[in-house]
Amino acid sequence: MPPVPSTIPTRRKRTGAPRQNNTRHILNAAEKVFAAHGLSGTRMNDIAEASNLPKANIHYYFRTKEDLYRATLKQLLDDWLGDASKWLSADRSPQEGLRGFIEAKMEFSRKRPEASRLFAHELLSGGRYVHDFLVDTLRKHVEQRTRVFKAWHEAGLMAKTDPVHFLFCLWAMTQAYADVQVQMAAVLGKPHLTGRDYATGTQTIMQMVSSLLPPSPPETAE
Amino acid sequence: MPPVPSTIPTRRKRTGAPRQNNTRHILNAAEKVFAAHGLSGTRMNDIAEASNLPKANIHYYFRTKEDLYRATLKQLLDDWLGDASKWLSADRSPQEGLRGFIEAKMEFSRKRPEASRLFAHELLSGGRYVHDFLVDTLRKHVEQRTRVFKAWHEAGLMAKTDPVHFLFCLWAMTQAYADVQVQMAAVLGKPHLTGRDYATGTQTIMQMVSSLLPPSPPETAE
DNA sequence: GTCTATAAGTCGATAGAC
DNA sequence: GTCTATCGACTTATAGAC
Repeated sequence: MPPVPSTIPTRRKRTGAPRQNNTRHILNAAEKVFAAHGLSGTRMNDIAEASNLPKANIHYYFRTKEDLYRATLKQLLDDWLGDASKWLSADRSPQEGLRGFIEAKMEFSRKRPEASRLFAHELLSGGRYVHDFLVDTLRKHVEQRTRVFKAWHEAGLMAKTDPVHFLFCLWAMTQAYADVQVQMAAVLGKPHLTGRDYATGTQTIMQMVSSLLPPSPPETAE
Repeated sequence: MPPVPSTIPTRRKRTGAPRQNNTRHILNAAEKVFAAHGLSGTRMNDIAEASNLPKANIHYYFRTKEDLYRATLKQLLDDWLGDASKWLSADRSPQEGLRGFIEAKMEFSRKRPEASRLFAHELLSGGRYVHDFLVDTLRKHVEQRTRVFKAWHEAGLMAKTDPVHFLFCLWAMTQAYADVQVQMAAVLGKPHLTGRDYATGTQTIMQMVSSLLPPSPPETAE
């Protein structure tokens, strides 16, 4: 219960509908623009145009460009981790878990390429703004996945491999389908990747991962 | 022989020793700075400081920032292709060829991380400045590697896989060791990657690739 | 909360002395 | 060829009317 339920509209925190709507709009637009040009390469004007608001309004909701950048990154990092802990879990089989994980990561690259690219941009620039996320959240996350891989290995369900570098490889392959999309499309001679390209990519990655799994009967044997 | 071996110093093209020295210095410095911040995020001042020259001198050798950016990219693209055609060649075995290729790519990530990152930065930003390279040079390069993979497959030396996406995966994994180095180091709890980390990475990637190779006797069986 | 107009500062590029 | 000093365009951020 709020301490003073008087007739005065609760003003303790600014949570009006227009505010929520606008900040959401701005953050989405900012993700796109920051993804393409990074922090220093982005102009507040571009974000203003992308969100159909006057530049001053952006500054009203986010005091500085850096504040907006931090907020944009923040909303992205949770999504980036996604369902990893759901799929890479010891109560699943490696086949099921790895397939689910790879498909989820490919889905993220397809549906939120800008989020992936913004994270990549930040890492390329030194990762100063995600340092805490990397050494706290992400490191613990990797430790937990590591335990799952080791459990699989000890149960004889998966070949022995360096679990951390294995995860690095999975990240690298799946994120490439967002980050260097333009390179892939150019090589394939297309304006952009299609659903089939993502499917073939998923298939190819699964094939590489399968080297660590024990030989299994064909999935849909007759 | 020059057409006019007179006493006048040949001035047809500007090729003096100081010029060659300075341009080389500037290009090296520019690679580092552009790699971290991209074209729009880089200040000519930073390049000037990184190359220990007054800003005006940079403009003397490269008229505009964009000219310098193009020149920096140009010197990089050849190196990026590297020895690929030497290793991924039909007169090698897949084992030997893939190992050599992966080791060469990892070596590049280790020795020239800035080159890799600058290319990544450019692709993230849309790849406008490497468009011709992508659709001409790189596309032909991929077609040739594709033929090698197919030859290996038809000779029964390698499992059937999509050759282009397979190459995408190899690029992604090896370049990650340059591009997201900062993420890897943070997860591993180190200030930077060591030689052993690159070795473990190479090993892990080889392990994943081996799923496509026929079961072979242990490399150094007794 | 919204938006125009502008202040304050930064950056690419060049003039011009040496 | 080298380098200082500076111009002019652009960009972040804010003041202040509505």
